[in-house]
Parts: sequence; structure tokens; C-alpha cells
Amino acid sequence: MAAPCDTPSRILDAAERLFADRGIAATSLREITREAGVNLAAVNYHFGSKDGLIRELVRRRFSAVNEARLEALARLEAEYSPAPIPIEKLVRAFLEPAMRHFGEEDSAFPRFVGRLHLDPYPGMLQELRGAFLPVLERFLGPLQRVLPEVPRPVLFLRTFLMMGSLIHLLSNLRKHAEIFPACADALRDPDRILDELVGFAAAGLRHD
Amino acid sequence: MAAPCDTPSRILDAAERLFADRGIAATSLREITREAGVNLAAVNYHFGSKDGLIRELVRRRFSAVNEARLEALARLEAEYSPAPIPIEKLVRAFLEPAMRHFGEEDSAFPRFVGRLHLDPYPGMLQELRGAFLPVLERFLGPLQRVLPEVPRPVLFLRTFLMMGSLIHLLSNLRKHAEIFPACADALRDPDRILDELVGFAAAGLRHD
DNA sequence: GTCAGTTTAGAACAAACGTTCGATTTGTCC
DNA sequence: GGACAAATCGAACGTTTGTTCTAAACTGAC
Repeated sequence: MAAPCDTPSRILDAAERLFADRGIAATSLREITREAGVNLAAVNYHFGSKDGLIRELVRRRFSAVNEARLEALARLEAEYSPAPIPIEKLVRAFLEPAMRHFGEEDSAFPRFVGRLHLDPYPGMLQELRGAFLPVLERFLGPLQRVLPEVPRPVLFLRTFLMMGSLIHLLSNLRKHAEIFPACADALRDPDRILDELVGFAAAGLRHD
Repeated sequence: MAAPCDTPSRILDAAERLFADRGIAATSLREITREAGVNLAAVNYHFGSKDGLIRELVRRRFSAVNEARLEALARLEAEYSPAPIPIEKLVRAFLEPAMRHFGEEDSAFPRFVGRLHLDPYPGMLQELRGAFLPVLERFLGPLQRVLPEVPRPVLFLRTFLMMGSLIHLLSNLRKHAEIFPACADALRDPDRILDELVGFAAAGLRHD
């Protein structure tokens, strides 16, 4: 958080935190402005509307994740070309940017990124698709090259299942861990969790 | 759907369909009653409140899925005991009941079951946990027996990731397939999709 | 100090929400 | 056929929603 002082940043941070916890449609502007300590009208003044606020949040977070994914992929291609990139490297390049700040206390970033994928807020789906589809297609190429025996539609489906694991992890692990205190200790280390996710997804992608 | 005629069933079906598409918090009683072709007050008359309606839906669907899971597991234990149950069989026993009716036209059941897991409607989380935790613990035992080398917390985490794949598949595959028409054809067969999901999850659970 | 431009404050808006109520219709037994 | 319960209906309840408006407070340049 780092406690920014200007009103727009206070609104964005509060909105991200509340959206991550309660969902987008279920969070009102009054809750956001109360949490941010600013006036109700400030949202419409700075962002035009609730939709505008959401779009700005998407730009700030989701787009950043996707750009980081593409950069990581570009680095891998530069490193391995013309050889195919190992599947674990590809998977990690895709998953790690979304997991950033996962272990930090009170960081709503990963939970919000997860919720972005699954909250069907009207008009946001197209925006998400527009930002995500190019990334998916960009990864499917190198993925197909290391897994030539897997048919394209099947590879698409498996990538889709990997997405589900990531989103579920981002959105719900914290809450679920609270009910399994015995497991919570072992699942505290974010690097370890990322390793597990990468291993799980890579094995699922290449199985049989 | 089978077009039931009595009002409560019409409400339940319409609510399930709309909840699956737009989310629970984002769907109003007026939309539900309009879609069902009944009066607005009918919801509160038959179910007491919107919460009551949701609880009834959970009972009707989520509980049924979990009971089917336990029955499938019991059948496997009777078949294999005292030998450990193969991991693919275990995974399929867990995933198949939720995927039921997946390929049927206009069946909101799987999408709704998926949404049940991820929509943070107040008070529903506890109800879901109460119905799901016993099932999870019931499966973790046999799972641990076929994967003795995997530490318990790690096994819990991998099961969690499998849940994510399932939920994402149930909730979003239909919509995502619409944007990938080339893949939509190959992903039409629900049995094939279930096989892929089982293979993906089983490989992820046992990897390394 | 003054003035233009930007930001914030409080109050109010129409619309939509879940819920409640009394009247009306429907169905069923005597 | 009349009577009683169950079900449906239309209308309204009080809240809460996102949004808008105008006045007040602040900011920096001259």
C-alpha cells in the first residue's frame, strides 16, 4: 500500500482491497470512499463512473501482469532460440507475474487479479479478453513446440485448466488456509506455493 | 429443464440459470421472477427471502454433487479394498458428479455449481464449507494412500489446484469456447472434456 | 492580495433493490 | 354451493445504489 496521499490513489487502493474481498458487483462506491477516507463524489470526479474506476484498475493491474508475461516469454525466447523452451520455464513465465506480491501481508493485488478473471461485471469481459487473448495466443505457440504430440484444441483446454488453478489459488487460498490451520503453516512460503503450482500445471499440460 | 409448471420449480430453474450467467449478487429477484414468468412476491412467499432461495438452490445442487462424490468413493473402496484406489479413479469420482449434465444444451447446472464455489455471497460460504469440508477430508485419506510420498500439506494444495481447474471449467469454458471457434468443435464432447480434466488433475496430483 | 483553475464537501437525484402488505384469485373439502 | 386454506397478484414500503449538482476550500501564478 505504502499509504499514498492523493485522492485517486487512495480510491484505487481501497477499491482493489474491497473488490478482492467481496467481489466487484457486491462492493458499493460508498464503502470504497469510506474505506479510502474521501468524499463519495470523488470517484465520479476522478474516474467518471464506477465503470471508469474498474477500467482504471484493470489497466493498472491486469495489463501489467500481461505485459510482464510477454516480457518473460521474450527473455526465454532470446535465451533458448532456436531450441524449444522447456515447459516448466514457459509455465513459470506465465504464472509468476500474477503471483507477484502473493505472500506479502495485506496485499490485495493477487486476490484482485484473480477476481478480475471471474467476476462477470458487464462490459469488463470484453476488456479482459482484449488484454488476455493476445497473451494466450503468444504462449500457445512455444507451448505447442515443446508438446508437438498434443493436438491444438487439447492444448488449449489444458492451458484453460491451468488458468483455473491459478485463479482459484489467487482468489481463495488465503481464506481456505484459515480453515486448515495444520496446512496453513506449510503453505505460508509463496515461493514454495509458486513451485507447486508450476509443477502441477506443467505435469498436467504434458501428461500421457 | 423439462419445463416444470409449479411456481417454486420455475423460480429455482430461472434463478439457477441467471445466477450461473451473471453471478448471484448481480442478479435481482425482479430478473428472476420475470424470467420465470411469476410474480415478484412469489420468491418471498415460497422461500422466505433471497437468502432462502439461494440456500434451497445449494441444497438442491451442491449437496447432491457432494453426496454423489461420497457414493462414488464408497463404491471404489468396496471394489478395491484393501488395495489402494488408483489415482485416476479417485479423481474421476470427485470430478464427474460436478460435471454431470455438462454437455447438455441449456443446462445451467454445471455453471451454477461452478459459481457456487466462487461467488462470495454473505453467509453462503459457511454453508458451502459445511457441505464440502467433510467430502474433501474423506477424499484426502485414500489420496494420501496412493501418494504416500507427497506431504499432507502439499497434497492439500494440489487438491486445491484441482478444484480450481474444475470450477474454472464449469464456469467459463462455454463462454471462452465461443471466442475460439476453431477449438469449440473439438471441445464439444463432454466425455472427452471430462477425460482431459481427469488426466490433467491426476498428472498434477502425482507429479515428481 | 487577487483571481483562475482544480479539487473537495455535502446534499439531493432518480432508479433499483429486497421485502411487506392487503386484496384477489384459485383449488379443495364438506 | 358455500367455506376455508393456499397461492397469486399489484402496489407500496424503506433502503441503498450510482450519479449529479452547487457551493466551499484549496492551489499556484501574477
